[in-house]
Amino acid sequence: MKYKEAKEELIQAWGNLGYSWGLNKTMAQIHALLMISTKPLSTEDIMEDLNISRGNANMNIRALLDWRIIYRISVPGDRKEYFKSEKDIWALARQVAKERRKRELEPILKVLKSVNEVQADGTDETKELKKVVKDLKNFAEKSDNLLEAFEKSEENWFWSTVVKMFK
Amino acid sequence: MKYKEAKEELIQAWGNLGYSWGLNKTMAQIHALLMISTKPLSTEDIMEDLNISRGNANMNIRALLDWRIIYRISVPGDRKEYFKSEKDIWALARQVAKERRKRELEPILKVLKSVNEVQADGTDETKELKKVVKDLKNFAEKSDNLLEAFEKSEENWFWSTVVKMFK
DNA sequence: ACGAACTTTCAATAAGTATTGAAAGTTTCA
DNA sequence: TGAAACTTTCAATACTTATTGAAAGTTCGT
Repeated sequence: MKYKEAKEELIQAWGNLGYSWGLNKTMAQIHALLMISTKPLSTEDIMEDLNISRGNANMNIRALLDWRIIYRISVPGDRKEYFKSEKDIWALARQVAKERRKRELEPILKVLKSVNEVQADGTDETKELKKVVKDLKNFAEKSDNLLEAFEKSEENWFWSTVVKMFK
Repeated sequence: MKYKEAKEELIQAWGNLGYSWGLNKTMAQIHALLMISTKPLSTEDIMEDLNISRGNANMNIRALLDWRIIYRISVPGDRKEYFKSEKDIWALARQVAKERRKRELEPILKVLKSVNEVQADGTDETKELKKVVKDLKNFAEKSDNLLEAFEKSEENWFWSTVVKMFK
């Protein structure tokens, strides 16, 4: 397989992976491009390489900055902004976990806590609802704690512990 | 909070949770409805409760069956099909993990393995690409193993191990 | 084999998301 | 301060995905 072909396949695959991690396709593709680039790229570079418009490039670059998985780089004597990605996949995974916990899990926990206060009127429906909410809340809280710990963990330690855990 | 209000909020919240788990909104809402229902529901019941069309209800019920997180129930003397959901959240989480591993992680692993065969032509670009692919493949394989083990694990054992792990 | 009861399909359409590109905004420096 | 170099915004539009509902298909009891 040639470099160009491999590069395109990887950007494509990363686009999909990113999507299932909660990014959107273009975001993930820009990230992939920065991952395999040997030097920081400008908005212009990204536009050309992925064949996307300036607006689109700009928007998605900002989203990636917002997720804190790419960084701004300034080159002395050049007014353009350049970008490079976090290249450590472990750091990337932790960061994504952190953002998703904040964006998805926490709002749901909030709702579960409020729904938990449904009036106990003695009907079966209410009982069932309370039970489901309790179970779900319990699960969500445990997941939240697990993710929080994951965000703070060390790669080598994490995997070796996991290996022991499932042996 | 009244039952009706709580029910609606829960279905809404579950819709969001399900979405971030890779289901779509309606699928997740049907599932939520079945979770809190005290008895199996027919397509008709679901249509009425969620205010959706027959086609939509049918499609999403089938998708849920396909994910194996709801089941068909037949009531003797009644020709309609009824559905009930898996109510154990742990079992649900494991099943979702299983489906997503199959649907998302495995295809990406396949691509990574093929991209890995890029020709080493000695350029920096190729070196960088090979490095990224190697790291990503390594991470994806480890995640795949972790998920596989998770799918087979027991709830109590899992959480108690996790607690120990991050203590 | 017929028709009632039920389920599935699918073309049309609605709703939601992503993308464009030109205009407006900002920064820098001569 | 002026204007070139660059970034951001946003209304218009293209693209994607979800939803509808009527028609076609299936199943079952008589």
